[in-house]
Amino acid sequence: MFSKSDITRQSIIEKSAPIFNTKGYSATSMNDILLATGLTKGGVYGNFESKDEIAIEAFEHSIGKLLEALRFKIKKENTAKDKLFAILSFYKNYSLTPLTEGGCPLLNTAIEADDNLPFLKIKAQNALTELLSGLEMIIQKGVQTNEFKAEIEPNKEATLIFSVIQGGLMMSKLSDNPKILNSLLDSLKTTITLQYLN
Amino acid sequence: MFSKSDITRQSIIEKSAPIFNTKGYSATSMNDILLATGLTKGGVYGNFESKDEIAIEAFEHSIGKLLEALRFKIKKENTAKDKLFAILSFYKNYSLTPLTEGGCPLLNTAIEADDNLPFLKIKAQNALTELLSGLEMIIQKGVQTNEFKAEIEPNKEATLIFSVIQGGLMMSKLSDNPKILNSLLDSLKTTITLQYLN
DNA sequence: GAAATAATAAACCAATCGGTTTATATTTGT
DNA sequence: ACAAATATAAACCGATTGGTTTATTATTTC
Repeated sequence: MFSKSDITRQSIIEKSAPIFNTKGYSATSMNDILLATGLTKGGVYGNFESKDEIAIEAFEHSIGKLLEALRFKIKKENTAKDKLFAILSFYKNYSLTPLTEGGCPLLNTAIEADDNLPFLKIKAQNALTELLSGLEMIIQKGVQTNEFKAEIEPNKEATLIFSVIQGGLMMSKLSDNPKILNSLLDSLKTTITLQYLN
Repeated sequence: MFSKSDITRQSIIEKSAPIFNTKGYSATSMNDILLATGLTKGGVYGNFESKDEIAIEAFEHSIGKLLEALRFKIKKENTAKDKLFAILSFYKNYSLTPLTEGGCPLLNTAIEADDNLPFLKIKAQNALTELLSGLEMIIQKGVQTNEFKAEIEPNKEATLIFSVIQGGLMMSKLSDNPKILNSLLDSLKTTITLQYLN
């Protein structure tokens, strides 16, 4: 069973995750977290030893939700092409309706943490590795089963697809224009159909 | 001529730009700026009315340097293909040796500002528009002069190229691995050669 | 139902935040 | 050389920062 402290701890994580993802680590104060959770400092510091620990757990929570949702969509498809299309459809309108308020937690955390916050940077590195290797394995399997052309290089294509998604997310969010990302996703679909498929 | 205050003002901008670009707006304190400039608060607040104003000018300075360097490289080339290649070569190893310490100021500012800092967001929006329309015009001209295929859609391709660059920058910086971006730039070169050229 | 454990509120801490003020130097134009 | 304008250092402001402590109240566990 979940103890009371488990529930409190989980509630703090869930309620602070969208704040960290929206305002960033530096701009999020403990007071923001107190307001969101309705707790006082004792309540929070009884369950976490520092703001850093909350930020780490909040990031893992947001990334976990994203990975889970992606895996759920991928699992339902059978061909490599359909799995890739499921990933692209996952990101459709993501700039408008992200899983966690504030956009893509990987992108947000990567940019904020890369120079200054090593304890968050390492978590973002792991998440990127996981996402990229997942993509790569789908493409690799597509090549192995002759669904995709033999010349396709899984690692290269996985990196390319993910860079387009992340760059597109940044541009759509900045411009308040979901069409930028959606149009890029369509372009990727065309590329997969015309250049990957045997 | 430049008055003393012009010089002081410019020095504050130049010395704070890499700090804002590395630590971000929220994590940069006035004290950081005082240390970097060697001035005291009176010296800074005599030339700027707020931290926000310094951040805006610092961003414009960093973006201005980037745009100028890009235009300088583009201007030297004559064909659309060579101009695009010049842009790609500009970004080679950018994750290691950016023009302004901390990486790409557009990417950094876009991610930090999009939800919380409207006064910086609008500056980043303008910079993105300028970069994208510059790219688009090069491709458009390539199509008009029959250097590129007629089916090429300049806006679509400009968006695609830029998303790959920005997404690749994020991944290279996060992974401490310049090869990710460099390999993506090579892929873009191949795409341009094989799919754009007539 | 009593003892042990966990959760809580609220006062408190030193340090730092962005920003102001004042009084003194230093340039500047004439 | 002198007056006006500018630049500067440093003390100071209230508010907020992340974090601690203490005393009280709930909740488990046996």
